[in-house]
Amino acid sequence: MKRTSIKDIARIAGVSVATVSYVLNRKEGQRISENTKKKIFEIAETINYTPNKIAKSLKTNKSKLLGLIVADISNEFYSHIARNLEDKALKLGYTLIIGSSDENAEKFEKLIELFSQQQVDGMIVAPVVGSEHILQKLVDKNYPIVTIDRYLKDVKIPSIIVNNREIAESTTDFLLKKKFDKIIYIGYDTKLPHLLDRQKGFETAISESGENVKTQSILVGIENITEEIQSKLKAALGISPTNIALYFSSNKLAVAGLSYLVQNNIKVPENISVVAFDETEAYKLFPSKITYVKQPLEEMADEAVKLLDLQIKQYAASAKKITLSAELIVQNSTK
Amino acid sequence: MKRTSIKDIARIAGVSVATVSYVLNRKEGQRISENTKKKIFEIAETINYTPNKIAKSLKTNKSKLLGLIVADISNEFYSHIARNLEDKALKLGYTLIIGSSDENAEKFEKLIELFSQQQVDGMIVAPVVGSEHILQKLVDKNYPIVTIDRYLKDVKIPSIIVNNREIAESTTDFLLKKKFDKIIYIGYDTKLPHLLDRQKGFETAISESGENVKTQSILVGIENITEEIQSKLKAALGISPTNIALYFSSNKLAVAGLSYLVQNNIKVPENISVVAFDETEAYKLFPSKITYVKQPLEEMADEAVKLLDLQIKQYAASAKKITLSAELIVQNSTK
DNA sequence: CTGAAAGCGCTTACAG
DNA sequence: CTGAAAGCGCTTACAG
Repeated sequence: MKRTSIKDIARIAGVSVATVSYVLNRKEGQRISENTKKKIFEIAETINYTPNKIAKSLKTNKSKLLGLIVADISNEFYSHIARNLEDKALKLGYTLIIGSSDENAEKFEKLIELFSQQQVDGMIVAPVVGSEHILQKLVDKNYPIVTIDRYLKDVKIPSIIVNNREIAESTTDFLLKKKFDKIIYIGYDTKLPHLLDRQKGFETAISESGENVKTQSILVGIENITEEIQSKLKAALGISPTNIALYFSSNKLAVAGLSYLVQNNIKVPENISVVAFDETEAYKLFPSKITYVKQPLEEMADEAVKLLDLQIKQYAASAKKITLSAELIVQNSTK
Repeated sequence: MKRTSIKDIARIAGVSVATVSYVLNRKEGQRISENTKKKIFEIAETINYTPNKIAKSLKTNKSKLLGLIVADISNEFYSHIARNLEDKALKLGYTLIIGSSDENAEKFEKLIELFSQQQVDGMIVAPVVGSEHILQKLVDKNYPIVTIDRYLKDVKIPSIIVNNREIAESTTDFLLKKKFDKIIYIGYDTKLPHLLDRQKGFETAISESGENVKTQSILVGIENITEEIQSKLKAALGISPTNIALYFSSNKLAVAGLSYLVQNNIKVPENISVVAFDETEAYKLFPSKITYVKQPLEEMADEAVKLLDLQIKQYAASAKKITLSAELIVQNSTK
């Protein structure tokens, strides 16, 4: 499987490799006769020439590779992010290499190292708890990097996020108006700032409302979401809940919780009302249409790649935080 | 952001780059004094040396990159495949670069070209209709390649698939035993062999059973699955269907169809029974537990990477087809 | 035990 | 209009 090279073309055409390179890359600086141009293109075609980007990368110091690190590519949220990023990256001539961190700082660091060894031109990452140190090192080296969906408190990295706190607040306000006896927030027991923002938004809205509504927070780890949610919901809801609202702060949590409701025949919105962060295909199989917070994934991907591309071209990190607006899509899972 | 190189280490240590290379790569062939070894490792550490795999690739002709082409990475089935492949590839020292073809032969070809320019050591692909030609070219060049989930009729490529036809047959037999008035197969209007196998399995089981059961096939395009399924199901089922079984031949089809049932309050399994190919998180939100065909994704990924790795190391394609067994998980969506 | 040197496949400033 | 040459950061057979 010997691949053909520029040298082969040069030899056959009887010109230098420099000439071949100029022609194939359509460099305008130097004029080359139409004749040799044509000859070179023809030869390239017939000997089935494929340019070796590795060699080009070595010379130009640009790999046209972008690293993407998400928590788990099999998670619907991230696979959709990845898909949007892929499309956008391709348009700018980049190819994506992808890794999953599993919320594990060591694995995250391994991936960062691997990707930088592969000489990716830049990285788009969803940082995990404990990744501050390694990311700070990249920032110090001026490595083009952008965080997406998440951000870190103490590291200045350009970030693409949504207005988590505000949308959580307004979603909670939306619930407050409906005068539930109790509103339960279901979130993660985590230190990830963007998730804490959602929680703070909830709490702020409650306390600022002056309403005397009962509230509860159910926080779960990332290990056994389904089991943990089911048992905690069971304890919180009892046999026949009424006039209660559930606020799930991610689609994974929502699927676990809604699954509990379905299994226990708790009617939405008759017995209980539900809002959730993020979409999922799964909502389609739920008896009522779920009211949810829609994140602008395509726009996020657009901004992320654009911002990264800018950094790559100018080697100038900006620590700019781009906050996009999520939107509450009101359907009929709330009374 | 000038990165440090082996040359820097050599200069500081006062040795040759050859020595540095030997030490860093732990080559046993030549013995190097413990002293210089230690010195080299220390210097590498302090100047924050990251090996440039691009340079290594150019020299060794191995990129340690694997290309993965799926129909759509945001499709749950493929994102799970990708995740399993990622884990397995990482263990063997490979990194995955991923692309989505959208069932489009041109896009598929573009990705193949892109990936081969990036010098991937091999590719794992879910071939689309019309990709025979381009894949044949790769095979002719002895390019290490493996298809997963799918295969092509006229191209000899090592493939990892499941026993689509057999499992479809036995699933249909399972339905036949239950004496439905009518069994409806919902599949794709496609030329993809692995999907046709599922359909053939269904048809074979029906005709060989000798049962006088009514059957129907609903075949949809990939454009507007949801709308198409909903309207065709409506026509097929009427107002109050009874004693009918639905056989969905993919999870996407199942979600679309089950969504219709939920919306129209058609009870499963009371009014209608359901079996489906593939799993999805979405089943968790359906009122009954769906009986489905489980594909051994992890095993598929394992075999795919193993087979590809073998080809890469031996440059010997085998055209071997590995067929793994899918399994019918019987739950309570059938009467 | 260690180094000089060639070379992987490109790009590009320079010279003519 | 075109070519000779250096060099990107590595690896590795060879020589000593």
